[in-house]
Amino acid sequence: MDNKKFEKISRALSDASRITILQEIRKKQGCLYCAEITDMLDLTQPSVSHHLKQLVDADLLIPEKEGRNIKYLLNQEVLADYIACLNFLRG
Amino acid sequence: MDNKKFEKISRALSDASRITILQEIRKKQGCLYCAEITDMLDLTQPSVSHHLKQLVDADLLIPEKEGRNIKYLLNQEVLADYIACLNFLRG
DNA sequence: TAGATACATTCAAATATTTCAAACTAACAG
DNA sequence: CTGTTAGTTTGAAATATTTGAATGTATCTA
Repeated sequence: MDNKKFEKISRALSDASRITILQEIRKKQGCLYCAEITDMLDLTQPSVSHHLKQLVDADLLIPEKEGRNIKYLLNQEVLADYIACLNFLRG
Repeated sequence: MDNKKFEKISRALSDASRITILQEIRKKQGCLYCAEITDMLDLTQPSVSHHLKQLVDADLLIPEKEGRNIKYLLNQEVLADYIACLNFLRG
């Protein structure tokens, strides 16, 4: 993972709403629907859509279309790579 | 570590200059002087000072005064806590 | 004590982020 | 086809971040 990618992931993780989204997905064994995420956040639907886009653009979430709905899955691999970079910083 | 703290650390990590600072400190076995950091970045001294403040405020760096100079040490403990939070997200 | 050095702070300009209302697209139901 | 539901995109306002010039403060040196 290069620095640009590391920076992008860090930025995606630097917002309270997005942290909540990831934590809730974790609680649900790594998968949540868009509508569920919108319900649990105190934001309008377009704002939630924006935050989800940040997480998807950073590859932290993988979107899966199911008809009109979208299911978001946690990207374990990218998260593991990010953690590996942080561990490297520890020397 | 609560979400506010996690958010602050993520934000501190979401800038190219600050990532470089941490990487260079790692290369030097976890410790660098302010002047060395200013020299290696293509930014003015006040800008570097600003970035160092972000890292210190997030507790990622520990400043140690040595006369007129300041030595910055990597805070291994906080970095480990941050990594633990990320590992928790993996479920 | 006077001048120099190391770093911080303040202020302002440029840029980026967050948020919502409004409008849009895609998929389903009848 | 028409209407509805799920989600995206656009545009604009509010706020935050990044950056550097100017200035301030603390420490060292002569």
